[in-house]
Order: sequence, then C-alpha cells, then structure tokens
Amino acid sequence: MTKDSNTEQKIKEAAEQIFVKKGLTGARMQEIADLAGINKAMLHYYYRSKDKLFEAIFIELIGDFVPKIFGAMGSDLPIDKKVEHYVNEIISAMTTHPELPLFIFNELRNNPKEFINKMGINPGGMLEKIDAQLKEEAEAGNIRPIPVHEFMINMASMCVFPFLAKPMFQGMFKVDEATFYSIMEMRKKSIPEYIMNSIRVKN
Amino acid sequence: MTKDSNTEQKIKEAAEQIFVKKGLTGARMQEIADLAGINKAMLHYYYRSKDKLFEAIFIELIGDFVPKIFGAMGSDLPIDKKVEHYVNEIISAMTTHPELPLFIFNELRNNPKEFINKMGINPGGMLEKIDAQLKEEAEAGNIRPIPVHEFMINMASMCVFPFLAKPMFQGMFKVDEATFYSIMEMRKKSIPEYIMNSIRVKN
DNA sequence: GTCTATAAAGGGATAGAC
DNA sequence: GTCTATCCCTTTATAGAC
Repeated sequence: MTKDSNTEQKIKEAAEQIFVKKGLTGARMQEIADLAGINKAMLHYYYRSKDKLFEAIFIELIGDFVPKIFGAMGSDLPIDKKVEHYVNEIISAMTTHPELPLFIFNELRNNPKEFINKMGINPGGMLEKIDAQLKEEAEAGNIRPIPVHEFMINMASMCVFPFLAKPMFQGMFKVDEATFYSIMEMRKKSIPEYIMNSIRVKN
Repeated sequence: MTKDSNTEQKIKEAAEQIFVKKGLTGARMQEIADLAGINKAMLHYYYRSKDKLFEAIFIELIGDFVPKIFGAMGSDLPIDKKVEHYVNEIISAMTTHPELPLFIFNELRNNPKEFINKMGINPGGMLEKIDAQLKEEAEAGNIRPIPVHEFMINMASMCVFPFLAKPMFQGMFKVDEATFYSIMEMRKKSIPEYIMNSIRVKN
C-alpha cells in the first residue's frame, strides 16, 4: 500500500473523471492529460496503453463500490432494518457518484465475463442469508413468500434506476438538480416502506 | 411513406444493431458496412455522415418506443388496470429490444437537451391524469397518498432496471438467458402486485 | 520522470470510374 | 447506385533528448 506519486495520483483522478463521463471509446488520452495538467506521454509511461489505464480505473472504482453495496446486505440485522441500511448506503453512494451506474452497466455489457469475475459477488453467502430470512418471515406469517432475486432486484431497481434515468426524470417532472437530489434523499425513507409494504401481511 | 430501397433498408438494420450495441463513439462505419454487406462509401451516399446516420437511427427507435411506453399510461382505465397494462407493454417491448434502455440512457447523458425535445414527453396530460387518479383513490381511503413522480419512477424502475442490470443479475443468481426472460415474464404479474400492495390500504 | 517531436494506425469522408 | 482507391485528420503510441 505505497503512497502513489503525485503524478500518478493526478492521472488517476483525471482518468476517472473522463472515463466515467465519456466511456472507454469516447474518452481521449489528450483530454485526460490536459485535465491532469501533464503530458500525454506520461500516461503511457505510467500505464502502457489506453486500455490498461481504463482497466486500472475500472478495477479501482468497482473495488470501492461493489463491497459497499453488497456489504450493506451481509449483516445480521432483521430484514426490515437491512433494507433501511441498504437503501441508505446505496443512495448515499450514488449521490456522490451519480454517473457511476451508467458507466458500470456499459462496461458490463461490453465485457460481461471479465466483469463478473472481477467483482466479488455474493460475499459471505449474503444471498443465502437473505433468502433464509425471507423464508422465516413468510413461515411466521409476517410477509408473503418472495424469491430472493425478486426482493433484491426490486430494491436495487428503486434505488439505482432513478440515477440512470435522471435526465429523463428531470425532463418529465420539471425538477432541477437540487430538487432531484432532495427527492432521492426522501426516497431513503419511502423506498424501505414501499418494499416492506409490498410484501407485508397486514392484520 | 415510400418504400425504402433495399440498400437503405439494409443500412438501417445494420446501423441499428451496431449503434445499439456499441454506442455512437464505439461503432465503426466499416463495421456497419460489413454487416449490411455493402461498401462503406454507400453509408455516406445515403446519410452524409456518421452523426447523421446515428441521428436517423435514434429518431426511429425513439419514435417506436416512447409512444408505446407512455401510451400505455394515457388511457381512462382505473389505476390498477393501468399499471397492469403498462407493465405488460414495457416488459414486452424490452424483451424484444433488451439493449435499448442502455442505449437510450447513454444518448440521454451525452445530449440531454436535444433528447428531451425530440421525444414527446407527457402526451395528452397523462401525468396530470394519473396524479388526479392517485389523489381520488387516496381521498376515498383506498391507497396511501403518493406523489405521481414516486409512483411512476417505482413502476418504471422495476420494469426497466432488470434489463440494464441483466448481466449482473445473471451473474449473481446464476441464471441463463431463457431463465432470465421467463423471470421477466413472471414479473408482468408480480410487479403490478408489488406496486399496488405497496400503497394499498388494507381493511 | 518529464518533455517534444514524430511515427504508426485508425477511421471518417470524398473523388472518380463504371 | 455502387464500387475502389485514396485522402487526411484524429488519436494512440513510441523515440529520444534532457
């Protein structure tokens, strides 16, 4: 864990910004160099090629992001608390990096196999744990039975999709940037309610 | 509405396929020509430039897609039937064009203004109509009050997001292509239930 | 390590024959 | 309308001085 040289750090920050915004094919090495305030040749000195640079940035972003997302589901909390925790974590993470989901899904499409290998999916048997919790609650008569994949995809959908559809959402409902983010902030409370109400058995 | 020449039709089909899969910057004119089984120069003969070709394809795709999606919400059906109708329409549309949402959201990001103008959003005061219906149902004590943007984004999220996250979903839950689509087929029934249960007041 | 200069490849666009 | 050949700008990548 050695401290990166100043130049390398500047390259990383610039490359992240450009790649996330424009994608691999849309980004220009010159653009990255300019933003980093260095020469184009330096990019090749530190990373041999554009592809290698992209790969490095991608790995780093995924390494930050994916554990945060899945980590929130791995705890021993009861299911409703887990949902609250997850929704909070993921909306917070995406509020600071709103372009990340589109970037990730693009790379996912271009390179599904490598991607799935790179990211540690289902750490610590998280999915099995949630599945068990859902079954318990259903048998206790608290919720209707629901497959774990349905439960997870509904939750992820409601948290992440609005960031992907942000410009369309803003166009349709005539909301500015600040309003969009305040709506997402409120959704930290409302999404867990939608989720639990959609499966809870009322007495 | 003149019948397109055979060549032009082949160009359109090839360009659609390549652009949808790789985006504007990722696509290569040579690639499109090869797939169409014609020469690269022909692309410039029919459409002056790569940008113009892309624009033409984009407009056509949007023209097919957006009205279908919003149309489903403009009827005079009661709200629960409307949801069923919408969910069916959109999942069916995306099952035949699974790459379309990512393509659209990419272009949205690159060109938000033109996009919003191009697509006829909120046709026929659809949003106001739905908003009124939600308010009526809430006043009648049938559902909890919910802002129309929350209602719409939740519904769209659960329908569209799984297609965006398809490779990740398949990786996490170990499902093949056929299984993925059969899950989405089943979601035509379950999503309307989640939606309505999440806001319905039980007696 | 950092720069300038330049090579080498890629890819959009056009000229001109048929 | 369709093709081949080619132009030429853009962009990645490297050589070599400092």
